Amino acid sequence: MKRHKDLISVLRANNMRITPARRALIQFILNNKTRRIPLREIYDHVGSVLDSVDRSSIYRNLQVLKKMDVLQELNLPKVGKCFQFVFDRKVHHYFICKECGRSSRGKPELFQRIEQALRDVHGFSKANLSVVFYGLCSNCTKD
Amino acid sequence: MKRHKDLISVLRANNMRITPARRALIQFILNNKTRRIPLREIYDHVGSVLDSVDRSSIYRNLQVLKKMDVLQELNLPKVGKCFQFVFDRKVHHYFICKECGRSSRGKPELFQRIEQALRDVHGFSKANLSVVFYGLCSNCTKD
DNA sequence: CACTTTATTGCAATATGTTGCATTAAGGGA
DNA sequence: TCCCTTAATGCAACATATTGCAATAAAGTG
Repeated sequence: MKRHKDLISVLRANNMRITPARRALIQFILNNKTRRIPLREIYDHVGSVLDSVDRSSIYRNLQVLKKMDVLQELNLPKVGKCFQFVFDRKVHHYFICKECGRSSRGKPELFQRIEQALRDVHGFSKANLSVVFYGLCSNCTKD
Repeated sequence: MKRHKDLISVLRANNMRITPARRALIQFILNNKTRRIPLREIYDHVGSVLDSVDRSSIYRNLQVLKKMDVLQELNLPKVGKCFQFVFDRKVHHYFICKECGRSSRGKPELFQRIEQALRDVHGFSKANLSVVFYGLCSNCTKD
């Protein structure tokens, strides 16, 4: 799922309605697919496109999209709460530096190894899993 | 580090002072070592032991202990924000169910495998790393 | 198009979390 | 024990997030 249209029909399928506020939100998220978008930006933007969507509606819609696994929520130490579009509703996994808050994606190979370990050790095979590593990045590691 | 005394001396070593509020907080956390304590409980308790410690002080102290890797912060879906005492300031890793919010610890073996994969794939060897898995527990997996 | 159902919104009240600043008191030194 | 430095507190203002409820409007039906 990469396109607006697709996302809309998923919403429809789940008996959800396409309101202007929701459309604007989806638009903005898809325009920023590749970024972790700070929450602040989201409601600044959505609140300004239409002449003011209430804060509560924005929050509610973010929760909805999160529950649908369209968005992943990340709490980056310095930046604060962010949302990341999840391509094809597949897994994302991140390294987040506790110190500076920078985040980076793990290599696919890492995730394969982790999945394997999860299967072996815990018999856990559910797809749609997100993994977040909190540690120190190489910059912030002071010995 | 398992005892009050030890924790106190770590604070001292970091040029931090032992105030009544801080003492009460540490006491409470150590009395609940084995649990993930909901934030709510923490400030209800600490706020009542002494006749009222300000909200802001409690938050600030929690942040301090988190930065020292004495506490790990977890955001459990239903329960909300929790804090977990980190034995010996070593890693904790969790499975958190997106649906029901229940969480459980991973087996040590899993973590060893993950550490190994991190070394192999990313050359990432920093200790004191926490790993959080978000997925669906077996109860909430509906096919 | 008019009508009905009910998901979604806006609003207001409330809960939760953060920050700046003047004041207090912990803890080390004389 | 008194004094000094400055970490930590309380307070107030503010920012961020959640919730209940009445009003609105999306979308299916005749």
